[in-house]
Amino acid sequence: METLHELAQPRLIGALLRIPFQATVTRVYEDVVAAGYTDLRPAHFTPFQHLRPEGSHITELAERAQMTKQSMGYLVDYLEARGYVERVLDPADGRAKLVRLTTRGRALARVARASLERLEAEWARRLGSDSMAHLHRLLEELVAVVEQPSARG
Amino acid sequence: METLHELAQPRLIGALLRIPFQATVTRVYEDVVAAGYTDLRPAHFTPFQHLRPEGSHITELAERAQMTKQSMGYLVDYLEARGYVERVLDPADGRAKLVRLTTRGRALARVARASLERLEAEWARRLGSDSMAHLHRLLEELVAVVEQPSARG
DNA sequence: CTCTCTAGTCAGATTGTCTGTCTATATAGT
DNA sequence: ACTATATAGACAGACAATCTGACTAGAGAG
Repeated sequence: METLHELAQPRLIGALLRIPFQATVTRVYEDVVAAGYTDLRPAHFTPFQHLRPEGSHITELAERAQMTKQSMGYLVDYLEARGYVERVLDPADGRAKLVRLTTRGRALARVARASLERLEAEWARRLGSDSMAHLHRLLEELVAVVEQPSARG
Repeated sequence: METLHELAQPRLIGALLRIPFQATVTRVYEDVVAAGYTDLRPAHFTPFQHLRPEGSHITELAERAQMTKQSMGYLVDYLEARGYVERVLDPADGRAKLVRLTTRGRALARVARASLERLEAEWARRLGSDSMAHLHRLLEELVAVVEQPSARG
């Protein structure tokens, strides 16, 4: 329907990253709901994407997700109330608590991970597995660049 | 701080796309605010990302952004009130209106585009321009795959 | 000319995010 | 040890961005 315009107007890097990223979000959400996790909405995945295996502080999760600690606290409250995560006192810091996955939370994380792996395999099938492997590696390099702070050029 | 874990746990395709995508969103937002567009928030970019040059219907924008037409209408109201877009009657359909960029909206779009182009150039400088060009091309191919519907594998 | 579908809006509820404030604890400087 | 400052987290309230449901006007099929 819009093919001619799309061809005439090459897409910028923002759209090139946004479109497949949005596809991963949609796919994982569909698969997670299909697996029976009907009490979750897309926003509730944010904490999972930043939790370290040993557990993380709310403040740390908030920084990594680029949101306020109050907002992250709201999401963690929701997940804790439904048994996906738990808060435990941090033995190393009396002010702090560690947010950790429960058994239920780990099961959900496995479902999400499997969904992403299936999607990548599907893309590899359609793009060619060499191209997909190459893309994967280049994205890893780009992530390293993005995460390493540098003076703006 | 978390380097050992990150190395041990390879990132899934979701994170590999999310991290650079989020970087584009943050950078464009910073640059747009720095250019004096202080009445915009990240959500207001959504309509811009889907507007065709000749204008688009609210319904079409909503579909492309994967949100309801009411929500898209809310964002367009905001942008229209501040002079970034205008609604004109669609001569081809008496029910419909076309949402189009105004002069001010086109100026904003140029700022955003320039910001993305600078960011990609910065990445090319740090990643190597061959790698960046290759990544760009592979992402274009992936977008084509994502946009072409297919039976799920 | 009816029947059904579509484009857009109105109204209201809910979700997710923010700012501001507060308490308890940690940490650094004396 | 004592004080000053910084940090982790929570509470309260406001606002932003999204949703669902209901409606009007016009399009398009028969």
